[in-house]
Amino acid sequence: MPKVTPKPTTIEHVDLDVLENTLSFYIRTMNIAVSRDLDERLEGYDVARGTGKITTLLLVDSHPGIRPSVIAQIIMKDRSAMGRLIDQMIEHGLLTRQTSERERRAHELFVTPKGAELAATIRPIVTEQSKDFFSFIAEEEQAQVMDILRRAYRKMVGMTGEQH
Amino acid sequence: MPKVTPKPTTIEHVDLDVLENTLSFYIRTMNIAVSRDLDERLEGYDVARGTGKITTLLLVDSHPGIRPSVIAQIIMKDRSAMGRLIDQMIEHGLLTRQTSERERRAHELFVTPKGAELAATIRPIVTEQSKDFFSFIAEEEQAQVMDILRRAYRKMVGMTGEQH
DNA sequence: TATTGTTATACTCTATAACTATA
DNA sequence: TATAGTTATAGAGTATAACAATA
Repeated sequence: MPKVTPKPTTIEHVDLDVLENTLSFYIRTMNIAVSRDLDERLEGYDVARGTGKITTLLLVDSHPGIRPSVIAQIIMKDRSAMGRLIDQMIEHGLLTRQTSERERRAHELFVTPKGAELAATIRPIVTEQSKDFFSFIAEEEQAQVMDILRRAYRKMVGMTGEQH
Repeated sequence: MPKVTPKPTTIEHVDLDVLENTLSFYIRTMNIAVSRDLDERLEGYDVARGTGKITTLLLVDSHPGIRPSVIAQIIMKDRSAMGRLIDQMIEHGLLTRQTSERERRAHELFVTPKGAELAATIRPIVTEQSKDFFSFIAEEEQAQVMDILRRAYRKMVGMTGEQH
């Protein structure tokens, strides 16, 4: 039975019902806020808005020749969403795409000079944004949350073992 | 300088660049996965898809007469997005809306019998989904993450003090 | 003049299914 | 038959600005 508190007119008197103890609620809500903040910081750059463009650019930059399907797995999108993301980034002159010689079904992605420059530009912005946005959480707690979510994420996408 | 690993063809050889240590990346990526899973569990119910319908229904159910603007703050949407969410839920016969007598600018929201029934139906589904989805994280770690994110969330939306 | 809520618009993301080409 | 990627489409969310009514 939910506790009933009638007509709260300010947020301070509101109880979140079962969502109070629901991790997915906090993940989903924090996502809205952190994504909005990130978009503001990236205003004007070709990677603002939506999830995936930043990851795609940085991955192609540091893994020349990476395949769309590998990136899709990392950002949890399907191949069709991935394709449109890449089309858009190619139109913006950030990436190029070519058929793999060893696997003629597959594509290989590369950054253009413009893409490489943008990657270098946003790398510190993305890092700073996360630090700043979560700065009201103690640094060791940030690290704790990140450590746990990182392990969860790795299991989920099938990254086994350590990368470092 | 990013480490360069050319042409990975499987996810196991991929390094996440600076995103490896960026909390916002994990929040944004886990959000995609957890939202997709939640949508699947709520398939066929009027609160599936998007963020906000579940929270709105549960809050109106447990706080009869609550104002749209208060809910908007809780789910981090603006008033216009909130308005459309409410319109949609009224069309589906879940909520009713009336002008507040004390504050004729404001509205008060109430659940219909159908809305109350749906709230009772989804309350356990939402709770279960979060537990199940994160079940590959040890329970005490889930609690740790939730505790930290809950405090972060409360600060962010301006909920001061304890609710319990 | 500030606040609550509505309307309109343009943009983008999401999910799905059908499709081509290669293996 | 399975895999990598493309295309098309319908539904939905997002951001913004201009608006009306009330305080």
